[in-house]
Amino acid sequence: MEFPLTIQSLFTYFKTIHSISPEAERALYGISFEIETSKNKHLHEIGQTCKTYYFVSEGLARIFYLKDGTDVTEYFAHQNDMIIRAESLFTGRPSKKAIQALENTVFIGIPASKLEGLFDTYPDLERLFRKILEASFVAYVNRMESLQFHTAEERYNQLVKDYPRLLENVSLKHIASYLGITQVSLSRIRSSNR
Amino acid sequence: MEFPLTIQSLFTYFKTIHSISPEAERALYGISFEIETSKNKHLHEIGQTCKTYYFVSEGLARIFYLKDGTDVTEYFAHQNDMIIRAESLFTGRPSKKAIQALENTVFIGIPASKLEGLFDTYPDLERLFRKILEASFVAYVNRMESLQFHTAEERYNQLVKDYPRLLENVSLKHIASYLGITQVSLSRIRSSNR
DNA sequence: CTGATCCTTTTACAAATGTTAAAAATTATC
DNA sequence: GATAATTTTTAACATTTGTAAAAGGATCAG
Repeated sequence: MEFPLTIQSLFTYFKTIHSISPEAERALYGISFEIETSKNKHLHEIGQTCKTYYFVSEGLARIFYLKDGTDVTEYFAHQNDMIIRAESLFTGRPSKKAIQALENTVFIGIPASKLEGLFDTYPDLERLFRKILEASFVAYVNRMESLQFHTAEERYNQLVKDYPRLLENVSLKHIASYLGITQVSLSRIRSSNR
Repeated sequence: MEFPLTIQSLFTYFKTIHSISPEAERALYGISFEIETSKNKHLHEIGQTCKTYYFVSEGLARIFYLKDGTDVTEYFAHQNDMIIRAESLFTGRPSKKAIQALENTVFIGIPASKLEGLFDTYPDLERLFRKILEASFVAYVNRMESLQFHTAEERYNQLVKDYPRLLENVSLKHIASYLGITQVSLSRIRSSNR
């Protein structure tokens, strides 16, 4: 079956996690939608309740919120990454966080209620999403370990190594808050690295 | 159906997350086992590959590992909490972490391979475990937020507020490393709190 | 009870990070 | 292209946290 390229490439990625039947794939395609968000625009605003799983098909995005009025980046999503505000999607409460595109970005959205409806018919799909969640869980555990036990400098160097593209597209302000430090501190780390 | 009390109370907790059919419950009971670990003893050692979901039915436990030779606590598990070394269970790689009882503790173990076998017959069960994972995911996201954006003092006060029992049963050394700070630093925070 | 061990606090000093403000560099807008 | 707005760097100083070492407490085995 022929899907649009953006969705096709995400589904190809899904297959590396858990392969699903063609019927399940078609059903998933039936509820998936593409949404393009241009650089710096918000896909979702603070205060909305998150009811959709999003994945980045092309581009780069972040989750951020306002902590005492200052913009704080919680998460960067690269190609194929799931980007959800879990504390809202999984609890039904409004989210304090927003999703913003950092480049022109194509998101694939999958409405949670429709997806859960498909789970009854296609257990394969539920398994796929359980495994996606497992993988995200591992990523969060590792990130927490890094926040807990590595210095800011180590975290910065690791980030640059893992995602060199980030530096070219994201302001240092956002990178600093993602690392849990101030811009000034990040600037010092960068200059001592030279 | 009558299960042993420890398993019964865990299953009662499961029902608050997602209720499953009596058949599924019986099947789950069939693969669950109880294991008691006395204070300070290890349920699992470093280096083993984690193949079992554990839950704390009674007592208190932690996940820890050795970072450059020093004991570092990653996680505390209270009653009904899932305690898994996700980076091993979900990837099949050996874990660098160990599980230790901090009081005499009753764990309920559920072998992952048997559980996944049941998922095919009882989609309900897969849903339950997906939702358990969702809840843990939310907990980790919140904990990360706290590590990223709160001071050590705020984190300590929050921990004491959430789990007053922890102080009575756990050495400050473990609490300090859980908070991502040194014992000395924790001691300072405590004395300034007086 | 006693010595040994481990845990906790304290002290003194070092290193890292935060705060505020200003300057420099970059980017956006008209 | 000029100006305004934003981002990044630098500086000076304050605060927090880390390190190492010592002392005081608590706990445990014999």
